[in-house]
Amino acid sequence: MRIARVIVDVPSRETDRPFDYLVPERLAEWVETGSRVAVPFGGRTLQGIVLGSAEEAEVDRSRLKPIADVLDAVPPLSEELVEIGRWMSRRWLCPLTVSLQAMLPAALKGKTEKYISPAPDAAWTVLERSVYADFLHALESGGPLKLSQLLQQHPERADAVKQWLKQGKLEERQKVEDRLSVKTVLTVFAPPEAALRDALAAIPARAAKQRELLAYLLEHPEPIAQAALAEAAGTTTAAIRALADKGILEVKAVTAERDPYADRHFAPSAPLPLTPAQREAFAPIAEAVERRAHETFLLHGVTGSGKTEIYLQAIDRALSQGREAIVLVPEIALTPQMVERFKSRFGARVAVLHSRLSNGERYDEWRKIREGRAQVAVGARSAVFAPFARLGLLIIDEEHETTYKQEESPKYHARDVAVMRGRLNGAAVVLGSATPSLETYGAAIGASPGFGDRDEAVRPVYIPLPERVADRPLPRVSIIDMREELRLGNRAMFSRALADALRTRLERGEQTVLLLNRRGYATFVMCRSCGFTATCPHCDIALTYHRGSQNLRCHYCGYAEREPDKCPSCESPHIRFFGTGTQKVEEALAETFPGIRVIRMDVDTTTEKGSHERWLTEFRERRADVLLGTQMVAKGLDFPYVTLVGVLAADAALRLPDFRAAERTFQLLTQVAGRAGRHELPGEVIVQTYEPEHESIAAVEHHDYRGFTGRELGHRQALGYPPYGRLLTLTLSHEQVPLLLSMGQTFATRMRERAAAAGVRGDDSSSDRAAEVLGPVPSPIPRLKDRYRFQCMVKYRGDVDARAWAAETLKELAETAKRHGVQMSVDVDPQMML
DNA sequence: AGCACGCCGACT
DNA sequence: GTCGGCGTGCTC
Repeated sequence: MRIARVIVDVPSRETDRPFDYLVPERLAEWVETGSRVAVPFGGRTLQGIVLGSAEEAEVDRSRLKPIADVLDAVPPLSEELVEIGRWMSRRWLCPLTVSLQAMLPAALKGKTEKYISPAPDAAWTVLERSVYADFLHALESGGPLKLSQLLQQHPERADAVKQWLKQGKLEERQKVEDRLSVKTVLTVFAPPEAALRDALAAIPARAAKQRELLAYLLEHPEPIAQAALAEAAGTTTAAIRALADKGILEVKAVTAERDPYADRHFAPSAPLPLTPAQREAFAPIAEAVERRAHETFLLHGVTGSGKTEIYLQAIDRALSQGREAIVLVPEIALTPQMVERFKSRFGARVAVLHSRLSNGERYDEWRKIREGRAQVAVGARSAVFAPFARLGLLIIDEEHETTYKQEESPKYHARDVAVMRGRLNGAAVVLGSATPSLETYGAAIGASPGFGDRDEAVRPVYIPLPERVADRPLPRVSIIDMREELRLGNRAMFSRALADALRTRLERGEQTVLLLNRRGYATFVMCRSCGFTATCPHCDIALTYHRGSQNLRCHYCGYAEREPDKCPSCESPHIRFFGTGTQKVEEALAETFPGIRVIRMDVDTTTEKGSHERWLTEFRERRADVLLGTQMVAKGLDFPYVTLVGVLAADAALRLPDFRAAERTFQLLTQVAGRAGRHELPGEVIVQTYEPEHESIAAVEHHDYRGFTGRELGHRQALGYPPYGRLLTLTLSHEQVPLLLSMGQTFATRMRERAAAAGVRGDDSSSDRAAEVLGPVPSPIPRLKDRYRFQCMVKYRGDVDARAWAAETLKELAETAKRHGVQMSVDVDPQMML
């Protein structure tokens, strides 16, 4: 490679194009497509990704600079992944470096570090010599110093350093470094056996511990972690130190391979015999894997129908062909229980990627995949980028989950990425769910356009799996009208039906899962005298009350203030905490059922690493009667003694200003209902609501996915919403409103002009409009971190290329936006309207 | 995104 | 007269 085309890591529109670099001879054999390199760029050294090579540069050759360094022994991105990155940046309108970076583990996001060292010919003055003696000494003897460290330790020397750099007395060198905290373990290395015996003979008898150590090492001569050795030999690290000081043992810091599952044992499991229904569902998937054909399936299996076993056996097929598999699971479903199923079946061939891992741990798992030591990747959204070379199968479990759409740039959807990778690799893609998204289901049954990219619409093969395994019935669902309860004088949180059912479970020693649909019901503070509510001074959203710390916090920016004892507005003492938080439910439970053992799972109780896991284990071991929580108790859990599921406020999310509110409510209720009666004991579900007639709630009673979906698809079609139409939103933010309004209006006008030029009606008066531009209007979060936010929404038919119009319009607005510091962000196919 | 280059106010 | 404010322009 003579000239490399490099994308530098500057996430802006102006730099979103390749820059050409010379490849120095010494690096020639290391620079490939997908290599991570350090390159000089406008006075600093930055990380870049090599896109490919060129014979001739696009600019005058004399302007080219050489690549400074190659950062990895093996390119971290394959050509396939580079291709995926390019496609993503087109698909979701983001800078290429952003999509490329999203595919790498965080540890490989290079950071530029500056180092200073004295210039060889620096002439220090006598004054400098005396005042900065220690500093100059350190510089001259210790080699280059990290500038950021120096400034942190001696901020008062910043000026002097700056001056010396200018005068040329100091030289600066920039290096791109990985964000890796290399974990090391003190490891003991024993000498050869003969030396060990000599040493043992020389140790005085009173040093009993040291003798024990040496005796142990004679039996086990291989290197061992210091702490492990101390424990195994029944001594302390002091004895080891003593031997090391005598020069008998060697103790060195060794970089540790972090295996978060190292101390866990997984009982091996064999494939289970499939039921006839499972076999029928499995056959077309297995056949596609064997043919090495890219095909997409929608596996629509009710809760408890045994989808996971089908996944496992499909993976087995791929592995037996020497190919690899990716399994995506929503983050909250990535429980030890789930991981265990994969580890038991495939053992060390499984790499697990989830957000609770440290950067280093995640990097280790990633390397297992890249280096071919693992063949199965199980993980959340970003695991779709697992760097396999022979991908044969991609599985997305709970494909309807919103967590597959990333809310930050790149705002990609893992489902679409999976299909694209399947296409490039000739791999099968399985989308599994008990409640498929309308996009996927509509496309699969041919009721709506295919999902995905405009010219690459995907129509999955529909595979229904309508029965639970072992003829277990779906749980009986009762809808309770809370208005009726109120009319009958029950003002409690629990309806009589739910209270009775709970009491029965307590008597029988069975377990209950209680779901509090907290969205829309967050605890907020309101003055009962004047109606004042506490809001964040930076974000204009209601503050939530946290009992533990007794303060009010903003969920968006983290702002916190003390709990008020009187109303800040009218000084009334009648200021109260409203809403039904999980804490309040917990209290009500304790009051109604004295002695009840409740596990509460919400953001407050599960932030600590491993706490999630601990609570679930406790519940599994039946050390609690009730598992109470938000969304996170609805997904993927499987406990044999759970026979009752209660939903406290089924309609809480229905009033959210999102056209998917009904779909989400139906999915959530169906999912949580599916937690009951999965084993021998039959299950029961009680859903409390103020809107029992709402179709998303009524349909749950009869597990009527088809009925609900059919009606909902009708509504969507009538309004031109997905999956019939498409959406794109532009969000603008700035400290001042007028600028936002005018820029938003410019965007809307330009978009309408483009629509008109393309020969489609762009105004919103036409009944058969192909593209409609709404706004600018204040965003659902009108202010965030002291910046006002306005948005424009574009609703367009799938056959027009509104994305391209948006890209062009944005380019036109880029300069104005930059000049005034307006931030612009586009969301293609937004999932959350909030 | 930064860093450099370039034109106007308060200090040695 | 110089140091330095941050406006805009470029980075292979």
